[in-house]
Amino acid sequence: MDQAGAVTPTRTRTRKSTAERRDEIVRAAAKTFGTKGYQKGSLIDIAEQVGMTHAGVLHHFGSKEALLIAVLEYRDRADLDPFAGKLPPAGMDLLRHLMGTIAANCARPGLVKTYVAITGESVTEDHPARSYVTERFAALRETIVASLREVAGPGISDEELNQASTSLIGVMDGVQLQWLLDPEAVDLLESTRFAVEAVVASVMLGAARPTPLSKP
Amino acid sequence: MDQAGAVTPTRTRTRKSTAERRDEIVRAAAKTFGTKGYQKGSLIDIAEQVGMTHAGVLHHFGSKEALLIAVLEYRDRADLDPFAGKLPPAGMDLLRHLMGTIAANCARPGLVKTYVAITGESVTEDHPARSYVTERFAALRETIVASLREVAGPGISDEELNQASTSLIGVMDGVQLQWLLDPEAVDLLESTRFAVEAVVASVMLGAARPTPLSKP
DNA sequence: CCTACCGATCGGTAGG
DNA sequence: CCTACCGATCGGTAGG
Repeated sequence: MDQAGAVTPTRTRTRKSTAERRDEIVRAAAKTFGTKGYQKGSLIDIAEQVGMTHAGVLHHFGSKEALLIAVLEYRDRADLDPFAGKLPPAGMDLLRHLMGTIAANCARPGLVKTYVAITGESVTEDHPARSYVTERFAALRETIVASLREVAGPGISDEELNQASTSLIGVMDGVQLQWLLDPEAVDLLESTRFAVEAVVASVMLGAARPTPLSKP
Repeated sequence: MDQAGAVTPTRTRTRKSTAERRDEIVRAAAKTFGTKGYQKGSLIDIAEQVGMTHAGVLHHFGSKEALLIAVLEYRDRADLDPFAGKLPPAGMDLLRHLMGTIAANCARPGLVKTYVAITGESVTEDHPARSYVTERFAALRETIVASLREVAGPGISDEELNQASTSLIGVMDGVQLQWLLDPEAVDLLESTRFAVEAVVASVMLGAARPTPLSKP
């Protein structure tokens, strides 16, 4: 028997469903992988955040690698993803949407960190996220090419649109990196906007983009 | 005594100096850190490449962290660095120089991988390369701002030049990342050039850059 | 979902 | 520059 005055804890004994548990774990994993990276982020660290042992985490996901994949899929559902499940906006709306995503990202460095850390690590040998990240980049490039086509001036080739698309994604990622390292020195939104607008303007002008740096 | 016909190996018994040994180790470390990342790249892996044990490597560098710093400093001396010790070119020459670096990088994915892997990892907590990478970005931004000032049109603010500079560095890094993951789908040189030329053109046009995406 | 444990890897040190 | 070793960490499994 308990002490006389001791009341049963107010904890509303809500049995958490497996789905809820998995969700908690994925969020904790996203945080840990973003903070320490995938290699260094341990299951023990993740488990502690949700109040269980690392064996408990493995019960839910089978392996650390499977948990990483779950984090990536979660990210695609979450709003860090520029398209968050919806159909990608076309034409100029797409570019506006991308800038909206960047604007939102300013307020959630944690999510950005998860994305940047995993993406950066994915270039290493046999990294479990490698094909995932590679395919996501390829899909993103295609989507943006299609949208640029709609706003492009005459005479710009598919090849050039693909280059423009690659460069747009590159700016977004590269500026995020600098911003994470030094948020006070880097204006994430405006720096990204500068290049995005310049590139889009160049695409709209059409084929003969200004060539301040002529080829050798 | 050796076998009759056996000649003393032609190996010219050149005693390697400590400096030479350190150099070999640094190169091996750059390769390993680029291929596996810093966390996963082990001293044992590095030691094997130069024919010694990991204790031998530690004899030369004291710690894994010190070896990483040596790799970063080596990178600054090597030609992956856009400025490679020389005084940075001013004005339009700088931009040309940056494109030249990118062009050279097309032929040395190994070095680029080392750079991208370490840079990407550096956003994680307490990463030994973090302050190094952060300071390098800050210095690079300053240099590019100064060069842009020389070619800038009238009425463009320092703030905007800093944004342009940030975005230029961002494109270079972001496109390198996509290229490493999928070299066949990404034209490193031309994709980078697309944005660099667009941004430089925008800077030259001066303050009122084209605003296809008006602010809300 | 836990306890208990295994096998493996790793960075670093001692001591030569 | 090596041998030998330590302490620590980690992912995963067994068995409940």
